[in-house]
Amino acid sequence: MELFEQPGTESRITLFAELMLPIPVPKLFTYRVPLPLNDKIMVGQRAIVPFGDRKILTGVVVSVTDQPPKQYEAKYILELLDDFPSVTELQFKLFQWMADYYLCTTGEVMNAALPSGLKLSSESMVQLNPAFNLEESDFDFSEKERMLLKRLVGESMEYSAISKFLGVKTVYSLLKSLVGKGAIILYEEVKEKYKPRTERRIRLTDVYAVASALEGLFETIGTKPKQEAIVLKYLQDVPVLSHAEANKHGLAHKQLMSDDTLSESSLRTLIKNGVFEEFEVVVSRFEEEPLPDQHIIQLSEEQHQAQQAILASFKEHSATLLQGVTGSGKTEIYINLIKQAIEGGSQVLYLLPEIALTTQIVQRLRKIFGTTMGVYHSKFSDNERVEVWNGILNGRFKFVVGVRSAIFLPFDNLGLIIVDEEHDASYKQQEPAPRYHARDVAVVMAQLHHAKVLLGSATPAVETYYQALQGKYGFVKLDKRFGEARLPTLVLADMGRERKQKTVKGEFSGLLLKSIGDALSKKEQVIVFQNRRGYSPMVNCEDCGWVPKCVNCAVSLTYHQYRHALVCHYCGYREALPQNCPTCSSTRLKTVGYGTEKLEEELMLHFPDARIQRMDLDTTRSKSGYESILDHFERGETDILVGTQMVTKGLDFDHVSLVGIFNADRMIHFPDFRSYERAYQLITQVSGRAGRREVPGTVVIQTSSPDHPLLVTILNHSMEKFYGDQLEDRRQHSYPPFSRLIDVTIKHVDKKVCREGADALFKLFRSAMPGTKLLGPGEPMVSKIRNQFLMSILVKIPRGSSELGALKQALMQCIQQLLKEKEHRNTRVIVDVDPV
DNA sequence: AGCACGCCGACT
DNA sequence: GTCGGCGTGCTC
Repeated sequence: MELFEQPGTESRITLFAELMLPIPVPKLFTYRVPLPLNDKIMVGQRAIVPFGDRKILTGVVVSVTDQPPKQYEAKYILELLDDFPSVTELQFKLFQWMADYYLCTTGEVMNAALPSGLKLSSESMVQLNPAFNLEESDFDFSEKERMLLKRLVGESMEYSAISKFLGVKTVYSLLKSLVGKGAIILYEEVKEKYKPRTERRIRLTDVYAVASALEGLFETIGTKPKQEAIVLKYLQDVPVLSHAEANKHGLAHKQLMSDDTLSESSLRTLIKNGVFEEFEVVVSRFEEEPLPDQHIIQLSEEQHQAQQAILASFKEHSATLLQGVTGSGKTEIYINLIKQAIEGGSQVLYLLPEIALTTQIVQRLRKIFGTTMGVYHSKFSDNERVEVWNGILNGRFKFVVGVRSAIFLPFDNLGLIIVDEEHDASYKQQEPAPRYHARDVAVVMAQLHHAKVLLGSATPAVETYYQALQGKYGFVKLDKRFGEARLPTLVLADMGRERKQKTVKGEFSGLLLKSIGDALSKKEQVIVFQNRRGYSPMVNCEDCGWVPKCVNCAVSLTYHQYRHALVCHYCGYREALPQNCPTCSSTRLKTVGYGTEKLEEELMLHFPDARIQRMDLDTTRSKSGYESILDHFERGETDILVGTQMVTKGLDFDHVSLVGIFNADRMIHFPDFRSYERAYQLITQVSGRAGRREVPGTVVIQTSSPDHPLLVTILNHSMEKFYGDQLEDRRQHSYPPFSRLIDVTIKHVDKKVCREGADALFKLFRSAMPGTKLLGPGEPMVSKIRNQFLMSILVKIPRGSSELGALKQALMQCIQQLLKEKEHRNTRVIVDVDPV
């Protein structure tokens, strides 16, 4: 119904609002609107509502009607949190699309979309009943009850804190008994998470903000030098006399008192005497930057042509692929396009993979776009995220650089979305639902906004490449490196032959060692890439073959030397490395295989004078670890950088002349239909780090199969052949882009129940989804994680199937049916659409 | 997802 | 016998 039909007249009818709540239940919840809110409520506003017996949640208004629900009595909305909508109409459409496509609930999408600062919820709290006295009580109390009551004196506690304090898992029965005895009170505390930042400011009161009053003031405080100093400092910073209105803004307390010879108590006195007054203003968490510098970015001829081609392509395609070799200068083109879109009056979203969104790139963009640019990063605090969200709503930000989840920001007039490093797997959310792919969502978003999408990559995903080949996406290539830089030379180190010739030392081929030595002697930098962290992925008893395994997962433990511990990379379980083998008592426990840590150690032996740094999850976990390692490297304070995937992204370094790649074989032979693609992308991306300017770089790839067709293809830089081969392969085995995949994982603590559930589900699928190919059920590579056994079924839906929606519905119904059976009640089923 | 209620084993 | 474990069903 129309809410604004009768302006001015307060409607007396009772309204009901349908709310989207952040819970995985596939429906909306209807609440009653309190009469005073009738004229205030709008679709898209957030509302606080009671949920269940004692929870309070934040929901979003999806619709308002005057029809009461028939099945139940609606509860009242407690409060509306916004004066204007926080969620836009387009976002609701997107949420719905995502829920349908990724087979999850809109509540789950909403949960992922809203920064938690916008989702206040309640915490159940326990408090001592003030009318209660333990000594005078007629009831008996258990030891635990007494302990808790003592602890609660003068302090409220959360449920979770209590269960921790008492060391029991279920705390409810105990609390219920205490409530019954009148000893405690349970209540809900709503936590407002978002707090605007405020600043204390000082200004002269109106009485003293005029010249005559000030003259009089100086006469009276002439004997009080400390007060005089403060007034002088104020007048020095705020030109009250020449600009009367300047006093209105006052001076930040921090700035006024920045000189620590000034006395805080004298300021207090001045305030008490009515000379100064103190006030608070809301300030942004984002620092005001100097005005953007407007210099124009000079594009090379190739860049200019590519830009023109992109603009032409935008006229015909909503999505365009820009394939530009590493170092071809895609960023400059992006910047130009962003500028144009903003000048045209529309909003722009620039997505980057998590580890590529560095302070360096932000600073560079900041210089050009100033404070109209918002930054949305998972490392930012929640308050900062809320400010970006609101900044989009109120028009402060026209442009946002962000990671995956920035796709959820409340744009209302998006003109351009750039997805840089489009092939990057971090765009796909793995856990929890919605398991969405931000690149694909961006394409849908663009359609909703009638905006354009630019997908950029040196090594596009095979699926994207195919769309471009087919003409569904526009296709622009940029295949010359910027300036005169040439593509690096790739060389294979044949490990088999070197082993025979005994030139291999540890894990290093003679060729790589010599190349590193040469580079170091020329004062050039080296990157060594090994896609495996830790010291060594396995420990092995040389006498009996015993291997330490994780107690919760079906994996062997990785040895981390710096922590002196065996660590599980799946659940985080840790244990000490035993001195003796627990089965045969042998002391001959040996590490097998190489991680970054061990490579680093070995490099130190070979090149004792070189400055070596390691960059992997373990060295970058701390807040600034990543930035500082890159800084060191950029400033030339590191000679050799050893790292995992992380070294494939990030900055372009000018002095790297050599890249060493370990274990190319392991990447290639990984049992997955995407292994070639991944190996190709990884090798090409790391190689791109080598040789930027005049010096052409060298890449040494260590392999035991130097004749492998994939390596030959990479060596020849024959990118088109690579994609051609891949597409042919995928077509034959009907993998994406020739089919759509849905990965269904069945989880249960009992291995047998898990298997049976998978078998049962497979049978249901087979009869409910004709026309699909089913693979499995089978154990995934890691068949147990966190004490849950796993089985998986892969569903292949032919490309272009008109029944995609129907098949998905059928799939969900099969799962529902399985879970109805008693023995599978406790089974968890995870559905992953378009798994990567 | 939480969270309350209810039914079962191992301890005083 | 009770306490504390976890399985089950519901939330406007």
